[in-house]
Amino acid sequence: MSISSVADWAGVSVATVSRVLNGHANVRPETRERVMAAVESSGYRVNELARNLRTAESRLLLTMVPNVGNPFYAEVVRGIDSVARQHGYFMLLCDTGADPGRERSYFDLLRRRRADGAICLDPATIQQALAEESGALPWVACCEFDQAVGVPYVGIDNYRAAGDAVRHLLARGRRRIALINSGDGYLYAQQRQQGYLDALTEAGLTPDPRWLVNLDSLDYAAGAQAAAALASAGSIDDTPDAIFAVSDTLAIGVINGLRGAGRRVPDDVAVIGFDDIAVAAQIDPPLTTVSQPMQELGRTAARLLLQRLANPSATVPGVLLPHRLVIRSSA
Amino acid sequence: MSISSVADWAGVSVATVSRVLNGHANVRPETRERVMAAVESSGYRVNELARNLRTAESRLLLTMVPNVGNPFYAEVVRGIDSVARQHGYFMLLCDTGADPGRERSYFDLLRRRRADGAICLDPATIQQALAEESGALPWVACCEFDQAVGVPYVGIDNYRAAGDAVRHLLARGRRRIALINSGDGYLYAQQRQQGYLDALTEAGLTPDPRWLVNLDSLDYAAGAQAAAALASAGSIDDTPDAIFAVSDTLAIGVINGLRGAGRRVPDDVAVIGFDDIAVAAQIDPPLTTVSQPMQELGRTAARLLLQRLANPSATVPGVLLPHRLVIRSSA
DNA sequence: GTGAAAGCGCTAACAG
DNA sequence: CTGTTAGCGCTTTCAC
Repeated sequence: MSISSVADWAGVSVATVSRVLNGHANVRPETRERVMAAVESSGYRVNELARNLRTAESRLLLTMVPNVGNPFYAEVVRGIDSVARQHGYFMLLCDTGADPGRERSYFDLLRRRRADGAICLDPATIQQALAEESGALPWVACCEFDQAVGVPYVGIDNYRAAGDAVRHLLARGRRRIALINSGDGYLYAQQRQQGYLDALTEAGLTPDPRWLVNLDSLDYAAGAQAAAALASAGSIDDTPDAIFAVSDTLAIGVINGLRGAGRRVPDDVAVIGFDDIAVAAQIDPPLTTVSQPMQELGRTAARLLLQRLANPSATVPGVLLPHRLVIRSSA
Repeated sequence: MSISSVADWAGVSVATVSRVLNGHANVRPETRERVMAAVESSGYRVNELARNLRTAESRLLLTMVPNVGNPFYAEVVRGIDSVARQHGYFMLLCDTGADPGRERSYFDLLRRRRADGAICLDPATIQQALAEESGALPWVACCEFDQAVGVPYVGIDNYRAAGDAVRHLLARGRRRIALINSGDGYLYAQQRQQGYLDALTEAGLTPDPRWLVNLDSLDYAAGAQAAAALASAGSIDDTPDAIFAVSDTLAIGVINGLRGAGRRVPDDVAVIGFDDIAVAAQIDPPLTTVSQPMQELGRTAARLLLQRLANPSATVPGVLLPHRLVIRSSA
């Protein structure tokens, strides 16, 4: 049941069927109706494999994400999906586990014409490699980005956001502020760390290296463990009186770990997170955090990519979306 | 840069290039090497659009999910992705919002040959409609399924699982057990509700209709609201002393709502959830819940679908995976 | 306003 | 072991 059977059925040529299917002008209303009737009654559907070969586009957007299981990424993905759909594109979702090998093989989908463009949320270290080999392949960076890579991006000002978090803690009278970070590969992690460091020194404080922990993980459990370690490293006033975690998942784990160590939040130690995932408002105590516009981050990334696809030569800007400090009870 | 340029470059025919690209036998090692060299140096990549048209398969699996933002679904999706990848397939992810219209238009991707098969996690009501119009289209149901639909499925025994939850509450001496459910469209919700009802009556209790609430949502906030309403409907011993929520997200909201209403968990009211999402172990008190093998659910669904694709005539079984009561502190 | 025909880039008979 | 060739089903000039 191909386009030619429909053509036969309607007593027209395949060209005409194609025209009405694609809503072209220059088809007599009468003919159009005849074709439509044939389409209806035959239950015909275009074979988009064929159409795509012919038009040389897949109408698929590739999304490469370290872990959809992380609520932050899941929301971003939803944002991408929503605007892709709106524009007649679908989303190929690839969970890379931030693994360079997997990442590269996924990215190859672009070269194989299985996707028209890609959105990458993976570590900047990987993105740099991608950019080198990618030639002019259409892709954009989302959330994690390196301005120097020269690829369109959307994200937030991680440096300032981290500074805002730390300054809030400072304003609340905290002085022994720890940072629980997610590790090196991510530029956002480095930027937040720098924001933390600078905010501290600007306040006349000397960052204590014992209180700067890098985890290489965003898991709840990792946060809990790290917090327990921090708390058990000394007496209550020789250990941090505040912890800034670079993600809400970590922060929630931190609160749990602190509880296990017998520390009260925020009385003994204040905790501030990052992202503002849905569950952050539900826990006890409700989490103070730096909110990112997760869905909008995804939507913008998709828009940038679509823009790039529509006009490959135009220079697409990098865009920074606003973050916002959401003060609840944990800090 | 097509296969024919590579052929020219290597001084062979396109057929030969195709053979080495697809790892066919019957190619002299020497020729093979010559071709490989040409491929390397030209940076050639197959156009899978063309290959797919020719072989009449897209090697894409469509996943239709009500909401990837829900941690439960996100984990299932990861499971699907992992086995799809393992078998050379990629995943088209569609967030349907459980909307029948969107769902149907996504499902049409199968007919348009953009996906080889589909995995549906949407409400059974939608699945029934799908099954009627779907003819012999290859798809499987995952988590949410109706045995009567005659489509391969994977899930758990929701009726028994709910019963197990309620019996646990009963064993802990609770008698005024409320159910917070997610609403009608989902068969799993009905099954869990029936399991709840039957477990109660088997214990000689009469279910109190005031304590059976249907939410039509899995949001944290919805759970919180429902719990607050339940708690404020009367004095402490005229309101539930236990709440069974059909999802951890709801349960976490419930705990929050209860706290807001001045009720202690589990002292005043025990709370039990469903799914065992990662955050369930982190909150205060740690959530007692019915664990589902989320990733394995997704992996199995993908395997069933792949099986169906490999052998369309074989009858693929429905499979029920084990659930497990995870007792923590909330109940 | 409509049709004929040429491909898109690939795979798979079929020959040799 | 390798080459020739016929499509896969569609869109799109180019004629009429």
